[in-house]
Amino acid sequence: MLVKAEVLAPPAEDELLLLGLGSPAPSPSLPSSAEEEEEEEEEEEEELRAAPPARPVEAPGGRGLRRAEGKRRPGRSRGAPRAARTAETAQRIKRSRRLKANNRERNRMHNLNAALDALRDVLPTFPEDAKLTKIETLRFAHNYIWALTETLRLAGAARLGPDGAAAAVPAEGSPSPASSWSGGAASPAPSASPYACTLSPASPAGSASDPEHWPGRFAPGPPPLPRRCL
DNA sequence: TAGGCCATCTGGTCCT
DNA sequence: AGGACCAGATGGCCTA
Repeated sequence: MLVKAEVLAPPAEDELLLLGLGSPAPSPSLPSSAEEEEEEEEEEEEELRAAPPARPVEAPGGRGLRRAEGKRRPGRSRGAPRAARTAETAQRIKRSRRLKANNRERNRMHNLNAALDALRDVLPTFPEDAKLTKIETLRFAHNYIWALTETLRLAGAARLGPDGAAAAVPAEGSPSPASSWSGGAASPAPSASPYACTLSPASPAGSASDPEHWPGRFAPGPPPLPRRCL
């Protein structure tokens, strides 16, 4: 299958994502940024700290106009019943926690996407600006690691062979991630062996001799990895 | 217009 | 109790 030239996003999108500004389609009904939601949350917290305002009392014919605006309520007895107010407070607290959890979840997904972008950066793509989808990135990375592992293994075997022939090298133009393994902020696998996490180097998706697996970017799903391996 | 991809919200579960 | 993680639902955007 051919490489899908996905040019949805200009290269700058990665930067935006890393800055947490990359959400192209925020829900219209929701705050457009985390900050706004933060504000909303602040508001909620503020409201929580203060006494929950009584529901606007509708004047009989008054279209929601509040009577005695600006005047303090005389006493508690005039407000909503205690049960109602506590229920309302509980609702507000619940809502506030939900908003916080939403924020955390959003950040978590942004971090995940940033990691995915870092992974994309070390994977060779053709053409250069083609952006792999998430699933493609993971599958490609899986196969890519496997292929590099095979390359190293074959190179080692060749060195030990009778003729000492030259070892296979990664395809030209491939920004070999191996070069960055020695260090760097985004080094994908500092010291961990590709064999780690029970990932068999034999083949990520079947027989090692199967040409589908390398550089088969769209190879059908590799065998499921153990959870928390990726 | 259908389908793919994505971001976000949400409630549940597990962990610290 | 609060945070992390997860999976399902939903809606927007884009492309064939």
